Amino acid sequence: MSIDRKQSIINAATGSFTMYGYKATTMDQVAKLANVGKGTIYTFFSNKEELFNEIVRGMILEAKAVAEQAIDPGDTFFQNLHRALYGVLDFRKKHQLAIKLSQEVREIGTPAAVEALNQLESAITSFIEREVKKAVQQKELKPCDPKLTAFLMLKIYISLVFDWEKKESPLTKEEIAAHFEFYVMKGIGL
Amino acid sequence: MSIDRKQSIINAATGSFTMYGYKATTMDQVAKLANVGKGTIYTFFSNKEELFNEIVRGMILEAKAVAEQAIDPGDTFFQNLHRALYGVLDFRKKHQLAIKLSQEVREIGTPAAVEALNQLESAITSFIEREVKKAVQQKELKPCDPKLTAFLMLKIYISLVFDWEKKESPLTKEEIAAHFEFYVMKGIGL
DNA sequence: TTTTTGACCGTTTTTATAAAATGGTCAAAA
DNA sequence: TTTTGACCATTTTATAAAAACGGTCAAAAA
Repeated sequence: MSIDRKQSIINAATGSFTMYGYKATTMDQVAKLANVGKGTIYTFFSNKEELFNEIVRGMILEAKAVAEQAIDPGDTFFQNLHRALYGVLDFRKKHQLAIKLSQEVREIGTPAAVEALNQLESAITSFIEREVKKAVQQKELKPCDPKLTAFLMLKIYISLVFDWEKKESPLTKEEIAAHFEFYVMKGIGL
Repeated sequence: MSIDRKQSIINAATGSFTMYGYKATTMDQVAKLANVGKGTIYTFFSNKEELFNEIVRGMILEAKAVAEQAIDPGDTFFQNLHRALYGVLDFRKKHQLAIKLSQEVREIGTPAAVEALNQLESAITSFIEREVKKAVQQKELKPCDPKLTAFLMLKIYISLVFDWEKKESPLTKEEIAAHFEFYVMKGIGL
């Protein structure tokens, strides 16, 4: 029985965090939505933050799956990375919980929401880092610091996808790929 | 006489904006510091924001001068750009008004402070854009969209100087130059 | 006449405090 | 043994009064 109850709590909490964000979700509300007494929640999760983290962990797994699916071992590093990054940023752009959390970070800066998005970003960087290491081993990339490379690649990708369109007209998926390849892979120097 | 009064108001306001930020600086306070009646301020500046903009304009001119001084026509594009960017970001890191304004943006998001920092960033991007155009003409760089190139270069530079040290140990000036050259100029692809 | 001023005005921000809501607990009920 | 919701200490919100603010302008000073 307790598995059902736990899942029902997770479902209720997911809905509420997605709808109202971290701060505006109350434990009473989650209990009501899950049809359990409030005390029951605390038999599965030691506090609100841990319940939240469980759900964030799920979201990050989803994002990782999206990235993973983009990898075709027969394809080039660049093609794979572009598909993976585009997919995962698209996921983040459309995933309701991620949307709500970044709104909450912008508007009230809730620490738990900041931390959640940091973890998501960290997961993406780790994924890129792994791909970079593979590509270096397979001589597809020059030898480099994989951590710094992953960090910069994500920064550049986010700049192209999110930041550029704050002042100029958005780039298409193809333009993003072309620019990413031009600046990062080939380099602008002669 | 009125030039003296205007300058005295500007000096007082610069001190106050630097010390307390935009929001916490009051027109009464500026009047007291400048030894003028409050009404006098409004004979030179139509409101608080215009007074602030005048001072921000000064700061941006200083930053431009720093960038300009870094340019040696006999040197390479990359050497010039690195010196200019490092100099201007160092300026921003040490200039008391810029420090106070970015703190104010972080903590309360005052629109006038946001706008001021945007203008500073915009001035830097324009400077880079001009240098990129020159370098393309002189065949030092591949043909490219100068605006997008300048935008990305600044993003990458800021990432290396400010963002990387949020999670890892800061990079030295030489490391920053080396990485910037490696990733942007030469490219990571084989 | 021209320039400078600060008391004054409508509005916004801060302060003070009472009321409501929240995360978490635990004795009792199931 | 598991589940519960009344209960607790603390935090958040609602509200109203007081203070501070940017900006104006009739009068004083130059």
